[in-house]
Amino acid sequence: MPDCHPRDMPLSCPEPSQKFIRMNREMIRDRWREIRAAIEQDIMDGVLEPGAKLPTEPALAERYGAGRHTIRRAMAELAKDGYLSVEQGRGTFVQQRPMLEYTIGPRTRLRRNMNALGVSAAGELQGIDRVEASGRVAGQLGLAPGAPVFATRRLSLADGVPVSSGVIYHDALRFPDLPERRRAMDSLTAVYETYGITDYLRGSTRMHARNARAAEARALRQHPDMPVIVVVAVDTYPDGTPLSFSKVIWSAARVKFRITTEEEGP
Amino acid sequence: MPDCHPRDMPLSCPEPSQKFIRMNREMIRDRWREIRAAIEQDIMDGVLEPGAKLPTEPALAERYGAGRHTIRRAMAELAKDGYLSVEQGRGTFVQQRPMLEYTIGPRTRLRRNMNALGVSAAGELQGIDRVEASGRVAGQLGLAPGAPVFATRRLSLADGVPVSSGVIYHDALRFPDLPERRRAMDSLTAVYETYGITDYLRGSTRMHARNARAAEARALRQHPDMPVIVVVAVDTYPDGTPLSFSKVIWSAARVKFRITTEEEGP
DNA sequence: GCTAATTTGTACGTATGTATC
DNA sequence: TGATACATACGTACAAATTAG
Repeated sequence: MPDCHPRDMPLSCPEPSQKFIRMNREMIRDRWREIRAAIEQDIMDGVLEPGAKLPTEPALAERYGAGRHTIRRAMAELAKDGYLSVEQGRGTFVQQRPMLEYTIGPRTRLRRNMNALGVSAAGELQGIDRVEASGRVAGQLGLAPGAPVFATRRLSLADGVPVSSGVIYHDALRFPDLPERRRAMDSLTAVYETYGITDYLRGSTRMHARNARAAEARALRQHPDMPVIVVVAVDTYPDGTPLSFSKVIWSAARVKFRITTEEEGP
Repeated sequence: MPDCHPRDMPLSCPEPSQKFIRMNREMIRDRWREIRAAIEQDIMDGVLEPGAKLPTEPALAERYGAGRHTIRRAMAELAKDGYLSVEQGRGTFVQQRPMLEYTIGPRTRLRRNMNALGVSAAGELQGIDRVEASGRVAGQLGLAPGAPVFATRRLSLADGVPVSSGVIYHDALRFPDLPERRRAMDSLTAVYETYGITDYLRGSTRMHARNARAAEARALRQHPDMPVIVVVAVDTYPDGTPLSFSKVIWSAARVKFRITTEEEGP
């Protein structure tokens, strides 16, 4: 029988199932689900606060009267659904999940979106490379394959938490000194203005969801089993000519999308 | 050393790592990744065809010179990403993944979408309940909380494969005999026409991704660790009055979305 | 900068439960 | 009903990352 003294709070301690008590070496079915549910409940009830460190796996195993593997299974499920963040060598922590609602419409602007939600829109420029356009990129930008384009990689943060990571392509001949101007200012819309572009529209948007690749999960600081939303978009000049082509990986744990056909306020 | 005779094809058989050969009881790091990659490659190369049954776990364990748990880990990852479908008591099978591109625009029509993609749009009506509108539903439909609404549950199939499962709510007073008419015809647009509604628009669309709940995974016949896309939408009359409120769970393995602001052809 | 302790990650074995055929 | 095959569970050992000293 596991310890369950008040000193062991704040973790609740459901008894091992009746079967387990009856016969110590008997098979228990779905024990990991029970443990998962117990911990999830503690998080939901606020008994375990965001950022709190959970006991170590061996400690939890003893407390719940289960093997370490069973604990790990429960933890993995919780991490997969975004409740926990498991970090090798450090421990397991309760995750906070602020959900942003990002608006995609005729005039989609990252900064305006973030500000409207009351969060600070920081970004981390990870590099601008001058490369030859692949067939796909060239086609979307209306260029010849192999034409020079700038590929800008950027991590976007809301209140310091990573929400998306992506690449955006621009015609290198149209925007000759894009790298310098982009590094000087944090907003893409502001960069466009220096080129005399006062307005631009969202041309096409394609999106799908999948499980995160290992590198994406790392960049977004989320669990590898948490999904991401892939958004591939083309922005255009008001006349419909392609302006940029982008592929952005969004953390499914932190962003919801709202799609509008109408124009919203400034 | 594991068997790797031609008779054992079509599965490729990478050698156990050097370390493993050198010292049989030595720890091997990331063996499951190697095995996962090997099987994925076989699938990608077409060596393992869609629908094919893989050898049993013990057989694979022996073949790859690994423990059964290690095989299971590799299989779980492959299933999570949609390559395999694991069925208790039957075996493990190679999954086929036809990706539909579903268009969301001012006039979103499921049937038109499917037909445009060249797939047969079947559906399975799972029930129509007359219930009291919750606050959320009532608000979106412009009704008073507790007003009677019809909740229509439907599973949508493309070429016989489940792609979405959802509920759509209608004002029960506006559509008094909806259940009968809905059961008589497969297309919602056709039902609307019997009520004299010749046109309707997509009002708002909200979407996010998350891991599938167990029941959703079962309904969509996909792996529990494969994500789903949740689409919450309001359709309206041309004048903007709410017509329906729906929440649809889409299989992320089988559907991509394309968002347009323009009108497409009939 | 290095070492030791802590904590999670991977791997093996083995036994039993449960669904399918 | 029995055989097959996946699901869950326990135990154990060692690797790798982090942190504390």
